[in-house]
Amino acid sequence: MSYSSTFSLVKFLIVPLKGSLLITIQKLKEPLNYLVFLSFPLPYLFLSFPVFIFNRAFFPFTLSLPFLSFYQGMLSTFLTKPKSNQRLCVWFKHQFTSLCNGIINESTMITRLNSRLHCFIKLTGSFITTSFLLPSSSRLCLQFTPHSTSLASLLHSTSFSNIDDRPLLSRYQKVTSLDHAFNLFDEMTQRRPLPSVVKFNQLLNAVSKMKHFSSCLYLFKQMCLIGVPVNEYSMNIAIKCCCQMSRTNDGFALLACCFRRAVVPYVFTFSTLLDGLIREDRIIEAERLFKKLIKHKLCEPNVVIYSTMIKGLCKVGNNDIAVGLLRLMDERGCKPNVVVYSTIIDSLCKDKLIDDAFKLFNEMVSHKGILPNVITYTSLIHGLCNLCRWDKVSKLLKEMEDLRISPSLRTFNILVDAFCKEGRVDEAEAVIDIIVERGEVPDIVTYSSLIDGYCLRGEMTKARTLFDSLTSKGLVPNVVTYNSLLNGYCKSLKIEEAMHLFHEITRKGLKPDIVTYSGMLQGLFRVGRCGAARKLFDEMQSQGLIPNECTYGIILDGLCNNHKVDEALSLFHMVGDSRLNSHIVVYNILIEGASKCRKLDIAKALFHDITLKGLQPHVRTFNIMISGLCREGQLKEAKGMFLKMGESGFPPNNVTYRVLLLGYLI
DNA sequence: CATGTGCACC
Repeated sequence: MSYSSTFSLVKFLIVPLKGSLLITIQKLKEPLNYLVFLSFPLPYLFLSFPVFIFNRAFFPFTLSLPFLSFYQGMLSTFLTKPKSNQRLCVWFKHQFTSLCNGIINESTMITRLNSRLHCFIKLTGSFITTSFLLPSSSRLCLQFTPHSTSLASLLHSTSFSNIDDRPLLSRYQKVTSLDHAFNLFDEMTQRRPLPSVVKFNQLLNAVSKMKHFSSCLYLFKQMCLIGVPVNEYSMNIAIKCCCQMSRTNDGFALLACCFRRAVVPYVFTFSTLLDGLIREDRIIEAERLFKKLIKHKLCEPNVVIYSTMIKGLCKVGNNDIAVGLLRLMDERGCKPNVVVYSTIIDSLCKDKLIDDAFKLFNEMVSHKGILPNVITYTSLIHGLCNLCRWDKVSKLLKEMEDLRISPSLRTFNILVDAFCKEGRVDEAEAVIDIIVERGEVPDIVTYSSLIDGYCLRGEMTKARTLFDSLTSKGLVPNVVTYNSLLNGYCKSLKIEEAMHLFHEITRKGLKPDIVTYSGMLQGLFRVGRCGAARKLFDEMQSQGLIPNECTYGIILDGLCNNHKVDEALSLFHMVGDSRLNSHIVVYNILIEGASKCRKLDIAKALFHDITLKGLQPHVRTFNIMISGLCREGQLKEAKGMFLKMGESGFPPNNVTYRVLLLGYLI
């Protein structure tokens, strides 16, 4: 029987068994040897599903390993958790010894355990209810099956020695390369007795800090295989690796693995998983998990859980709810700290709500007495830079100096970038000098911004020279660096150079991203090479890149400017009601394109569509319309549009007046 | 031995 059909059999069995907590089914014939089942009595709160299916086919061992490891896990829980029931522990040990010595058989063991297990399952089982686990997790459950277990390693796990660990401790800290880590791991696994799990965890952590996530998971799996009694720390590192690889589902699968090994997940585990969901923009699930944690008291939410959830809310633009949660955590006796405040402050700054950000900042400092750190200040400075409020920026920098908070390279990079975007390259260079004076080393981000700055001013020679000098500085250009230079070439219509650079990206082992393609497309359209643009667009999609709003805008704009308004319009109609068409910029482009081609009726129809779609015309939309009407000599209508602006709450700006004036003059 | 906050390209 295949795994999937086993699974459907299990599904079939769920219904009649709903309501029981743990059921071991022994009556089933081969190939289902054991079926351990968790289902929950509250159908509307929990999904019921089998947690583990132990099919002998997956366990090429004569012993009934799944149960053995299950016992082992429980035993280690009883042994290591001081609060666990001592009598239960003694009883369990007794039963287990009887089993090992052949005094009782497994069925008897299971029967005897059954009643006792309930309390244990209650203890560890409820978290499984988060309903994320199966079926995608089943793959990993099996992959990570912790066979552990010869009896020897079980005995070993209870009699650890730390004597030999000391030399290892000093060595793990020096782990600098993956090779090094693997060698050390091999050496550790040769030792008898095995080094303690702590040493293994330290190694795991070193590997995960080097961002070698899959290697880290591999080592974790090896640990399970050779019988290292992995604990909640090991699990957490492994789960974090999954999450960092955007494989949070696999992280949840490891949670199932936790249960298997009687490792009780706790607040660290949950915050890691919550963060994983948020990383993947799975905010609804993140909220669901967060609520469950609190509702079912799966863990006592600490400041990290709250701040993670707040980050998630901010990420999807729910600043208000984020602030609400900030208030709530405070009410519930969990004191917000600088991280929580900084998270929200940063989000407000990104949304250009700088006044709200400062309000919160003042609340934090004055009312709560929480000291801001370099990150808080960097967020504020970034927000101010985006609004070109330079006076306030220097005020904050002064404030930092007074508080002896030293700006970091990131802080400087923001300043460099802001100056470059303003075309103030000299000042950006001055900031770089300061970085160097302070003994820090500008990184690829710093120089990418500077290249961008040169490009913006059309100083392509300078940009190129800087780009070429990066290697001698020991820096490797990344896609962003390439994008800056490529954009520069495109903007100055040096399309051959841009194309050359574009091909170089792949040659250097990098992958052009959506920005690269968008920039390149824009360049091709600007020099009128619509056919080449079309080809590139197809290539982009074959690379699995999905056009975003910006790409879409570039294409529409490109088509319109190349007198292909009809093509632009048919693309627009093809896209239909998608999110891409729900932005006013799209209408601005098309209306402008249509009216420039003297298709004013189409422009008028599009303008009419805007309100029908529930969108709001922008000042620019009005200006484009007025300009189009004037061009056709429909001055009366243009004037009507002008009057309409005031009514709709979009007061005319200087462009409006210029356009209207021009219309009347010509 | 573990978890949460800030930067770069259209």
